[in-house]
Amino acid sequence: MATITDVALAAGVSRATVSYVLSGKRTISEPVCQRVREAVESLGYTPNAGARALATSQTKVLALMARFLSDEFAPAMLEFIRAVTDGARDLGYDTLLVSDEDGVAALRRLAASRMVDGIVLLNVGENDDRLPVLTEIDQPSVLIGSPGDPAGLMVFDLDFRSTGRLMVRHLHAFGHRELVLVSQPRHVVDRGGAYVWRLATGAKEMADRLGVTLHRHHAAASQPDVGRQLHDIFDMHPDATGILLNNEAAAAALPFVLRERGLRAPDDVSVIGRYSDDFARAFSLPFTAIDSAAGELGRRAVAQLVGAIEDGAPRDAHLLLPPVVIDRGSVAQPPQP
Amino acid sequence: MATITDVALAAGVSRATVSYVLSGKRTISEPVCQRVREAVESLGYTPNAGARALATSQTKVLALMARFLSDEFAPAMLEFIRAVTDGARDLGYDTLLVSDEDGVAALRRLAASRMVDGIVLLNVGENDDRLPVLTEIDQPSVLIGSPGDPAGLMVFDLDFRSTGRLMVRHLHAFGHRELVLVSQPRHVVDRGGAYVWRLATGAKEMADRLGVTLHRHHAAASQPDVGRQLHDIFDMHPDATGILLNNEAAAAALPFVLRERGLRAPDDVSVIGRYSDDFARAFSLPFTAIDSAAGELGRRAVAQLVGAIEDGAPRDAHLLLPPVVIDRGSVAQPPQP
DNA sequence: CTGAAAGCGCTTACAG
DNA sequence: CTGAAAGCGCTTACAG
Repeated sequence: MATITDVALAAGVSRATVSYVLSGKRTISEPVCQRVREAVESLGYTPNAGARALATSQTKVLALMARFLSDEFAPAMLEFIRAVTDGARDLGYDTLLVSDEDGVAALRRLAASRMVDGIVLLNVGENDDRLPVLTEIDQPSVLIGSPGDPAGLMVFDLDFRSTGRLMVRHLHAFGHRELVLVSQPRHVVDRGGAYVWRLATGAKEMADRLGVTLHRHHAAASQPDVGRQLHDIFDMHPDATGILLNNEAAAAALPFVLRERGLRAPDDVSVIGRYSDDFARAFSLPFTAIDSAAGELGRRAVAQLVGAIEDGAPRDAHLLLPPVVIDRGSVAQPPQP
Repeated sequence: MATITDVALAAGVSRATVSYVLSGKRTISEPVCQRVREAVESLGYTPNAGARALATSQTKVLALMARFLSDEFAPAMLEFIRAVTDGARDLGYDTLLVSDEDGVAALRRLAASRMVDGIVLLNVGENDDRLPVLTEIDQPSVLIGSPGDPAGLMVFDLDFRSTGRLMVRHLHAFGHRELVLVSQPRHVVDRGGAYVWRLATGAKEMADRLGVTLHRHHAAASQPDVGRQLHDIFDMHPDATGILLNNEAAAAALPFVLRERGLRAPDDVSVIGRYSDDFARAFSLPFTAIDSAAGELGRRAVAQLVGAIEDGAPRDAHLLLPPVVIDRGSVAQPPQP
């Protein structure tokens, strides 16, 4: 492998000059530039990343700390991973994907060994045990998902409370007065999945304000349980005319359940969900939904992180992305009694 | 951040001694060991990865080159990613996730900059343009998926030809004599997805050998097209009693289609699929299937790669994992006419 | 059993 | 406009 010394020798200049030609941090005369570039080209020279990192204290690598939770939905997860890696690459960074069981130890290890310039935390929970570590380390970090106390942290998340409000308002506007919300299973909340109760809280707020009856339920994160539970929920609330979904498995199961009950959306029941557009496409879910916006959240989080790394951008940023309804026609006026 | 010099000073020894205590490459007297360890502990010392890489020419990082294809099934993809990162971590390596559009350029960049010790290629196609690059670079690499010409490469894949044979043999053993194979869409084949025709070829071979009629079809990779096509296929072959699935979207859609036609598996029709166990679980697919074995393939590929990195294990290895049927009870004797 | 020193391949003040 | 040299933080022959 060619080193900078090889290039310098070939071009008849010093190593410093080669370095400056490559970085552009100094004006170099055109003929010298030319010779250096040719040497670089013919030797196929690429700077050694380790040496550069040692000299500059910059690795140009970001860590993406993911948690593979068995009840986390794979398509959503992959969308975030993809958004982060693509976003990073566009800004000149590579991404180290870390999924250690022990997130705290992994965080310490990466930070102390200076393998990365910054860290993206995925699946952040209400009382995430990784958060205290973030203040101990030198590298800036950004969270995707909302912790209970976001003070001093850079947080990017969908505004789940507004999402809940918007879902209810949307159905109310079409004339619905009795609704059901189907959330992720309770243990997701217990684990720190604050988005579940945030959305539920927002929905309840708006329901109270508008005088709408809202029944809140949790359902399983996989078949066949979720299907059975959906049937139970329908049985329990025969007068409800609208369904809010904050549970991907329920969204995937609902078309089955509707068919089994001989119901159609939106003729018999209106449906509005909250899940990713990719997910909707893959399963062709026919429901109006609020997009999880993994792509935008991932990219914006990375942009903020890189800003913090490169020009010490404010480390206290909070983006709660406003919800946007993607209309797939599953919401209409309730059937006339 | 503490450096090795800080530790040496605190322990009253040379930097070399600290290094040897940590690496264990030299016998150090117990008292000295003790002092060094205490200093390491109290200073929270972790070696600088860049400096170590520069000194040893080892980064302890693997690259995972993934391709995010729009028609690739996310759950399967994530399983491979997870298997590779977990497998790597268990062997002391971190994983750089790379998904550049231009895989060839990315490969060259990573190799030349010495950011990684080895490379895992995912989604390898029949005539993958990244393969020629592998011979130019210094780092060993391993493929998951089968290229047309595997000579001199380390390849790990499910034995799709045997899989096709096994599926037919399995159904034949239960008495089925007319079968339908539903494969991934044709453009997956065109793109180099050799596993599609490998499975189809194996199935045809066995069908011919056993005197079984086999109808081969391609179907779309998403709803609602795939559902419609399944109906068409049923209409086309009213006497077929068994279905082979090599298409995840078709597997996910089949329960709908069966219900719509008033059919049940295995009473009316026997079904055997090929997809990952995780996928089956998430969607509670009730079909007997051959597991994609992403977990095992990923881990074994990484183990082989690390072997090649660390003790120059043979660079010419080929693992075609034999298919295993996971019985979920969707195959039985055909209905009596 | 331990240390002084060279070297890994870069970048960047410092000097001209 | 360019170069000689120091330094980044490690590891590892070499020497004792």
